[in-house]
Parts: sequence; C-alpha cells; structure tokens
Amino acid sequence: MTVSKTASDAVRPQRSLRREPVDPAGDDGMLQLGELSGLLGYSLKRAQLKVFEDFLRCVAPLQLTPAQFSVLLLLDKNPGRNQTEIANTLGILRPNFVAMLDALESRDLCARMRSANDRRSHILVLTDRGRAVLARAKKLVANKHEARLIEVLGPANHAALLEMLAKLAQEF
Amino acid sequence: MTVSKTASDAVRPQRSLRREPVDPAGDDGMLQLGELSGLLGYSLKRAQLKVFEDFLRCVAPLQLTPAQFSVLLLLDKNPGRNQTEIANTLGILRPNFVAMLDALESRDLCARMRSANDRRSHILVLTDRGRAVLARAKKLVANKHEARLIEVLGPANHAALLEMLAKLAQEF
DNA sequence: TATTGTTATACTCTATAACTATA
DNA sequence: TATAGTTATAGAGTATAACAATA
Repeated sequence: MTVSKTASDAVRPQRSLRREPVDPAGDDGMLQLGELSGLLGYSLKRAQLKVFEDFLRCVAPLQLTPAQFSVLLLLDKNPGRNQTEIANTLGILRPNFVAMLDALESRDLCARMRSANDRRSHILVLTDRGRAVLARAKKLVANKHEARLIEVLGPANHAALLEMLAKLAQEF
Repeated sequence: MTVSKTASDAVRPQRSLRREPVDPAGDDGMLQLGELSGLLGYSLKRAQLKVFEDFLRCVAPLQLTPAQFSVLLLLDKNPGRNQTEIANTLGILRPNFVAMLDALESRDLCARMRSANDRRSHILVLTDRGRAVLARAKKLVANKHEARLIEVLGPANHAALLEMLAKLAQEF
C-alpha cells in the first residue's frame, strides 16, 4: 500500500478555505459520474432496471414478471413447441426453465403434455386461463407500460431506440 | 385445466400434409418472437447482457467487472467520499458494497481510511496500483469495447442511444 | 436518537453436472 | 449413444434486519 492511512486533508487539500464552483458537484451533494456518463453499458443497465421496475408496476394486478410474460407470449405465438425450444429462444437454461414452468402451471396458465411423437419431450400449451391472462397483460403493457415509454421518449425516438437495441441484441 | 392431456395433432393440425411458408419461422427452425420484438424491456435486457459480456471480454486481462470498473472510476473522480456516498451513487446497497470493497482492497486497488472528522465513516481512496489499473482499463474500454459499439451502431446512433438510455435511467 | 460500516440472512438469477426415461 | 426433462447445487446479485462504534 502506498497511501497514508489517515486522509481528509491529504485527499481534498485547500477545500475548506475557498468555495469555488469549479465543477457541478460540490463537496457534498451529487457526485461526479465522470466517464461513467459515456459508458453505454452503465446507462443500459440502469435504464433496464427502471424499465423492468415499471413493467412490474404496470402488470402488478396480474402478478407477472417480464420473464413470465415473455414465456406466455412465446407459447401463444408458437404452439406445439417443447421446453427446450422455448427456453433456448428466451435465453433461459433448461434446468432453470423447469421451476419457471412449475410456477406458471401451478397457476393454471400453461400445461405440459407428453408429445405423442417423442415421449421424452413436453409440448407446452397455454390454458384458456393463460390466454385470458395474456390478453389482459398485453393491454396493460401496451396502454400503461409502453405508452409511458413512448410518452417520455417520443414515438420516433422510441422506435429508433428499439431498433438499435434489437441490433445490439442480435449482432453484437 | 381445459386442455386435453395429449397433443401433437391437436396443437398443430394439418402440418404434416402441406408445407406453406406462411410465416418466417417453419415448424422447426427459429421461433416467432411476436410482440416480444416490440417490447422495449426485452431488447433492453438482451442488449445489456451482450454489452456486459463484451465488456468482460475486453477488460479480461485486468479482471474487472463492470461494477468494479464503475467503482474505480467514481473513486478517481470523487476523492474524499465515504462508502455510503459511493454506493448510493451507483445504486449499490451499503451492506452489499462491503464485500465489493473487500475484493478491491484485497487486490490493493483501493483503500479504506478512517475519516478524521467523523470516525464512523471510511474515506475511500484509489491506491497507486488502483490508478494504474484504472488507466489501463479505460484504454481497453475505449479502444476495444466502446470502439466496437460505435462500429456496430455508427457514431451518431451510438450518441443518440446513449442519450436516450441516460434519459430513461434518470427520468423514467 | 441517528448514522456508518458491518454481519447475517434470504431470495432471485444464473450456471454446471448428473440422473431418468426415452430415442 | 444421444436427447428432453429434471434434480441438485453453487455462485452471483440483491434485499432487509440488526448490531457496534460513533455522532
């Protein structure tokens, strides 16, 4: 270690004498982010947390997480698929998908059924209740969640943002 | 439950007879994402994972995670701050920040020192080694990580993306 | 009494190996 | 032998309560 073990004055020298508004952040008050502001990954992560938080708020009446919503959407659009196919598409590892499905199935939102062709695999289907919940969830997401995003960003920016994120998710 | 317990034909009816390229995804091959493509949170999450993955690759020689890098950056830009201030700024809870600092301090990248003013708080400082590692990390991030992002998106899009994400992280 | 750093703890996500039943 | 679903497990990340030292 090369730093002295007692700081305060050593670290911020003649600060107690003059109060120069040299930078936006005073000695107290908000800290300077520095090049953190220019780090895409940093803003990406913080934005993602905010967006998921808002998603949960908007869909709270239906008690669905973003991940659960994505599963229901995918089952609806892709009938006749098995667990591995759905999990892979969503980037969920098969072992971790088991508990997720257990939760959805225990709420009677979807069901596993043995495939007649290959008795190893479970064909996943939405139940009537699953379809109903999905329909209500879609409305909440569109009218509350996405609507708020579009309101904050503006429709054109929202579309541009979506396009860029999709590009990163695929090509990067 | 309202669905029959054996599927296959029930779920995808006359598929074995005709092969109509009705939609981009065949019976096998990639699944249809449906409105998942329009869900900002979904692309946001997948993009974030990709970007963090690339960050880890680029900074691998220095063995720094995005979170650790952000701590070093913040310590450098904000000397004389204590654990609570740094943790709060990064959205890290104080109890969870303890182990993070232990790891950084055990590698001699930063040091805690008792404040002379308030003997409860630990002033955080970068060590010489910490400053050196941070300098190298900044170069790797700029020349490899961010460079690749700018290459994929284009400079104008990269700037626009950063601006929108920062806006979401703050105002949303 | 309030605050700083800390411990303990728990819950979620994620990741890997190995088992079973089928193929 | 290989694959689908599963179990067990371990590791991150995140969250809350409570304690000791200090204010």
